[in-house]
Amino acid sequence: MAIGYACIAMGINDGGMRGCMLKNAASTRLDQLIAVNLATLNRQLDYNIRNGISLFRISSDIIPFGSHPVNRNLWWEDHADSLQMLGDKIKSSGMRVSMHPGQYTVLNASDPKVLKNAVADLEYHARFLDALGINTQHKIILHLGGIYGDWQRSIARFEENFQRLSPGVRRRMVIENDEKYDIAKVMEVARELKIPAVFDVFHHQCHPAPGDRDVYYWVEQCRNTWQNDDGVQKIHYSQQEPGLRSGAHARSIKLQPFLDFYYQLPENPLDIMLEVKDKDISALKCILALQPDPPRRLGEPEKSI
DNA sequence: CCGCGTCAAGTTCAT
DNA sequence: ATGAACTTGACGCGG
Repeated sequence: MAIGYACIAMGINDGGMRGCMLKNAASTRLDQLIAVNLATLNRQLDYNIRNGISLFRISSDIIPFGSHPVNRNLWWEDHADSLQMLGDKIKSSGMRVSMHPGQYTVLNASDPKVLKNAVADLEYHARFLDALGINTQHKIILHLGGIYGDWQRSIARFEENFQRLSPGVRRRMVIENDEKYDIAKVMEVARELKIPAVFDVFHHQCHPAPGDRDVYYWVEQCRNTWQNDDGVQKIHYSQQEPGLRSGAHARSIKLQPFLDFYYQLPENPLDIMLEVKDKDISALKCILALQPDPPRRLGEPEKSI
């Protein structure tokens, strides 16, 4: 069982990725940014290891314009040594990482240009994880995409487009429920494509599937989509931020509701990715709260938290 | 150095 | 058809 966070380490200085504007994305500039970002990833991994965090999402921004034609750098060759070192660190520490393309990566697009971009972006993500030399338990998580006025046809298009992806991408692909496609629909696609489904508890609470099944039912259902090569089942967890629109991720995890949820989960192993603003702070809060004997002393932070 | 306008990408909804 | 929201910070230009 692991609890983790996404992309930015609040507990260290310069804990996130750097980028630049398109007009400044010359080859040398990109190469410098990539070097800086790989060094940042290294510091993030060290920080996670020091603090007992073994689940982490790597930012898609780690390679600026990673799937854009402006970036013609052979970064996976230019930085092969660094990438291998980072992958070795992930493996030797037992950390599990993932990547999560954003709202602009739409695999069920009807516009061929948009689809082409989505495929290129997924190939970029797979190339990065491959360059680390880590196995297919380290996943790429994606939403199903748009509705386009007809969700059934749009799901069919997702399935068709998925089959055209390279085997390397397909082996890492995981799909997740969101405000457009509920967990029941995502589960159907997952079974059809024989890929895992990440159950996003918070999205489900905002946009439940028809019927009155509780979240534990859906955790169990999704569990069956995770095969040996996929690793331990993973779910996403968040809470509503008070005062903001429904669906707005919490600034920080409230411990008691999290514990109430956690202790009603089945006994099976489960990885829980937290999606909150304060990132590793909440991850540490939850991790420490679940330890039977809270430590007297933590790993040395770069910055007090 | 500071402040503020702008930033690759796509879908959806309002006007 | 055009534009804003989504979500949020960071980039980088101009003063």
